[in-house]
Amino acid sequence: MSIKNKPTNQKELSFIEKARRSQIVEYAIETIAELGYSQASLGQIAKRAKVSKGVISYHFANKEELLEQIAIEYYLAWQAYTTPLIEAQKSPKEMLRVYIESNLKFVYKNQKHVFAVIELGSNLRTADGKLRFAKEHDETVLLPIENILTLGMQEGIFREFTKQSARVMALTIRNAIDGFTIELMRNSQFDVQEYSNELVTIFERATKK
Amino acid sequence: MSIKNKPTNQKELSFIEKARRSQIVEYAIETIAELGYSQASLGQIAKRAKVSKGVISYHFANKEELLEQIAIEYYLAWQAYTTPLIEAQKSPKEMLRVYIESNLKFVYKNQKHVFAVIELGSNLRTADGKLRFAKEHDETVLLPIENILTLGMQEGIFREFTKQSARVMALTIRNAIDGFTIELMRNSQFDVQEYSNELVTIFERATKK
Amino acid sequence: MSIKNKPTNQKELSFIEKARRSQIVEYAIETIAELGYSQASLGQIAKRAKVSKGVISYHFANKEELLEQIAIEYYLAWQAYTTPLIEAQKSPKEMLRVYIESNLKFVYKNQKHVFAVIELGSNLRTADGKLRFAKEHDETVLLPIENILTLGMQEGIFREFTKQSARVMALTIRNAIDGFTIELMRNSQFDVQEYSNELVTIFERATKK
Amino acid sequence: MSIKNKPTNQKELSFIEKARRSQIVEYAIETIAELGYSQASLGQIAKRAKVSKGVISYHFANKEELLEQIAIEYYLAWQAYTTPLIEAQKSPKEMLRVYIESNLKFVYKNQKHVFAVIELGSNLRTADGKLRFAKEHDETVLLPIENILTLGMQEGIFREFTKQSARVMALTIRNAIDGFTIELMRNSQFDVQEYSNELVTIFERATKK
DNA sequence: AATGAATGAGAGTTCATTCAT
DNA sequence: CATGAATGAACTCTCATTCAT
Repeated sequence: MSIKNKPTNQKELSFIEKARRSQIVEYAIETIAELGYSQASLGQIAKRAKVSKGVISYHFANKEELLEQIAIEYYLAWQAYTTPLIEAQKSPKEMLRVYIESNLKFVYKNQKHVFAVIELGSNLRTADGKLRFAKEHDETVLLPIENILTLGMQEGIFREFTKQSARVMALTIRNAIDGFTIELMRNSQFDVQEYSNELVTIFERATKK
Repeated sequence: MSIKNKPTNQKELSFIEKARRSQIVEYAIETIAELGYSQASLGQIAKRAKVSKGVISYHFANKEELLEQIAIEYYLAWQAYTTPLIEAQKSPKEMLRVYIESNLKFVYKNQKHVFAVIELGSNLRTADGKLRFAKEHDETVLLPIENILTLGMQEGIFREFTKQSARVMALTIRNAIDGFTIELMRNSQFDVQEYSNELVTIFERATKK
Repeated sequence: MSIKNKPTNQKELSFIEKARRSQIVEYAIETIAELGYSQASLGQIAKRAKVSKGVISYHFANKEELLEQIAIEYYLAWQAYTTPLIEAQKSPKEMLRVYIESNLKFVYKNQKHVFAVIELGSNLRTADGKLRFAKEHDETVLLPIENILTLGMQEGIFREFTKQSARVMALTIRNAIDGFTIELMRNSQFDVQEYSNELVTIFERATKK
Repeated sequence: MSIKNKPTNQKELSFIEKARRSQIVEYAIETIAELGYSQASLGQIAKRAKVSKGVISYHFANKEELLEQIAIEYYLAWQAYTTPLIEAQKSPKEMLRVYIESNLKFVYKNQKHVFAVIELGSNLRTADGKLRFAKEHDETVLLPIENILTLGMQEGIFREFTKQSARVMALTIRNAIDGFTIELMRNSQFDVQEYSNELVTIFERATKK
C-alpha cells in the first residue's frame, strides 16, 4: 500500500505495512550492494526478495520512493547511533575522535546499508539532473563536523579555521569515512579498530593547535 | 574501425581513426559530466556529438570499450602531467605537497574528464559484478602515494607507517582529491589554490614526524 | 456475493446485497464520467467508493459484470421513465415529440449515468472484439423509434418510410439525443428546454408528410 | 526518427521517414478499427505491422504522437476532399447537400480511418483528463456547418437560426454523419447513396424556410 | 462481508547493438 | 565512413484478479 494508494501521510502506515516496507528496503540494499546502483532493477530486487515485481509497486509508489526510503532509514539509524555518543563527550577533541570512531563502527555494522546510501548519493538524480541528496547530505552530514571544528577553535583547542577551510576539513573527514565503506565492500582485509585509529591520528594532527 | 572489425592490435589504428575515437571520447565525458553515469546512454552521447549512434558502434566494439577509453586517456594525461612534477622534487615532503598541488591543478583543468573517471570507477562493473577499475586504481593511483610515504619514513622525515597505515593514509589523500572534483562539479565556489593549501596543511601535519 | 459465488440466479440476491451492488455501480458511473472508459480502473472506482478493490471483486464476478450492471440499471430506469410518458400520447407526432423531450429530460437528470452508458456502448467489447451492447441497443433503443415512425406513416401523419429509411431516421434521432449528453458533459452551456425544442423542430419537419 | 530524437521541426522529416510514419499510422488505424481504442496497444499495432514495438518508438516520440498523427492525416485528407466540393456550390442549400454527400462518400472510402478518429475523439485525453480533440473538432468540423447555416439564413433560403440553434443543428448533422461511420463498421448493409439521400432529405426539411 | 497482500500479464518506453545501404 | 532503420531484451509501472484471514 504505497503512499499513492494511501494519500494520507506516512504516520498512518500500519505496523505490518511498515515492517513489509522495511523488508523490501532490506532487499533493495542487498541488491545495490551486490550489483551497484545502475544494475539494481526492481526485477533484481524482487528476485532477491523472492516476490513478484508487482509487490514492490504495491508497497511503494515508485522506484524513487523505495530508494529514498533506503536513505531515510539510514539517516535515522545513523543519527540514533552516533549523535548520543558524540554529544556525551566534553571536549571538541574527544567529540572529533568519537565522531570518527562511532562512524566507522556504524559503517562496519551496516556495511551494505551505508554502501547503498553512498551509491544513491552519487547516482540518484532528480528530473532536472541534479543529485537528489546533495543538499540533505551537506546539512545532515557536513554541518555537524563543521560545528565540532568551530567549537574546538573557539575553545582554543583546534587551530584557526575560516568558513572555507572548515568545510574542506569536514569534507576530508567525511570522504575518509565513506572511503572506508568502499574498502570494506571490496573485501579489503581492514580491521575497523586499526582503520579507526589511523583516521583519528590523521585528523587529530590535522586539527590540533 | 573497432577492435571487432580490426582484430589486430591497437597500434594499427590510423591517425585519423585515433582522432575520431578521441572526439567521441570527449563527448562521452561531456555526457557523463552532465547526466551522470547511469543516464549517459549512447544515444545521449551521439546527440551531443551530433552523429548517429551507429558511428559510436563503428568506432568502438561496444559501450564498455568506449568507457574504458575514457579511463585510458585519463590515466595517460594524468601521469604525463603529474609524474614529472612530483619526480622533480627532492624531498618526500615536497613530493607529497606537489602530489596534492599538481593533482588539484590537473583536476581543475580537466574537471569533466576527472569527474567522468570517478563515475566510471564507482559504477562500471564487469560481467561478474566487480568494479572494473578497482585493481588498476590501486596500482596506478594509490601505490605512488604509498611510495612517497615509505620514502619519507625511510628518510626519517615522516612518522612511522605500517603497510596498512600507509594504505589508509594514501586512501585518505586520494579521497580528499577526488572529493575536490565532486565539489567542483557541484559548482561549489571553491578556489583551487585555497583548497590546495588546506589539503597540503592537513596532510603535512598528518605525516610529519 | 458475486454470481460466481452464488451460481443460482439473480433473484436470490438479498436486498442488502442488491443495495451494495447499486452503490458500487454508482461509483463506477462516477468514475467513468470523470475519467472516461479507458481510465476507469477498478482501483479508481474503489478509491471513489472508499473501499478496497477486493470488495468489488466480492460483489461482482469480474469487471465486465460490473460494467454490464451499469447498463442494466440504466435501461430499467430509462424505460421506467420514458415509456409511460410516450405511451400516454395519442398521436405519433405527439409520441415523437414526447420521445425527444422525455429523453432529453432523462439525460439532464442522469447525465453521468447516460454518459457512462454511451462510453460503454462504444467501448465495451466481448472477447471476440465485437461491441458488447450493439444488439441490445438496436432492439431496445432504435426499435421503439422505428415503431413510432411506422405508426405515423400508417396513420398518414408522417411521410413514407422504407425499412431502411426508418432506420436512418431512428439513428439520426438517437444520435442527436446522445450528442446532447456529450455536450452536457463538456459543460457546454446548453439549456435543456432550448435543445429539446430545437430537436423537436428538426424532427417534426423531417418526418411530417 | 521521432520528433524527440530529431528536435528540429517536422518539415525536416525525410520523404522516406514520412512514408514510414504513414505506414505505421495505417496499421494503427487498422488496429483501432479492429480492437477499439482501449485495446489498441503498441504491441497489437506492431504485431499487425509485423515489426517490433521498438520500431514504433523509433518513429514516434510516444504513443500519443502516433495517435495524434492519425487525426492530423485525417483532417488534411478530409479537408482536401470535402472543402473544394462544397465551395464549388452556389447556394447554401446546395452546399449543405454537398456537405452531407461528400462527407458520406469520404466516410465510405475511408471507413477505418474515420472510425479511428471518432474513437480518438471520444477517448484520447490529455493529462488533465480533458478530451484531447474537443476544441479542434469544434473549430474544424462544426464551424463550417454553422457558416453554411448562417449564410443560408442571410440569403433568406434557410429559416431563422440563433447562435445556439445553429449549433444544435450543426451538431445534429455531424452526429448523423459520424453515426453512419459507426453503422458501416458494424457491417450494417447500408447503401451510401441511400443513406446520403435520407440525410439530405432530413436536413433540407429541417433547414428550409 | 470485507480487507490487504500478492500475483502475473501486459502496458509504454529505453537502449545497446546489428546491419544493409 | 557513416547512417538510418530495426531489433529484442530489459526496464518501470498498472491492473484485474485471487485468496488467506
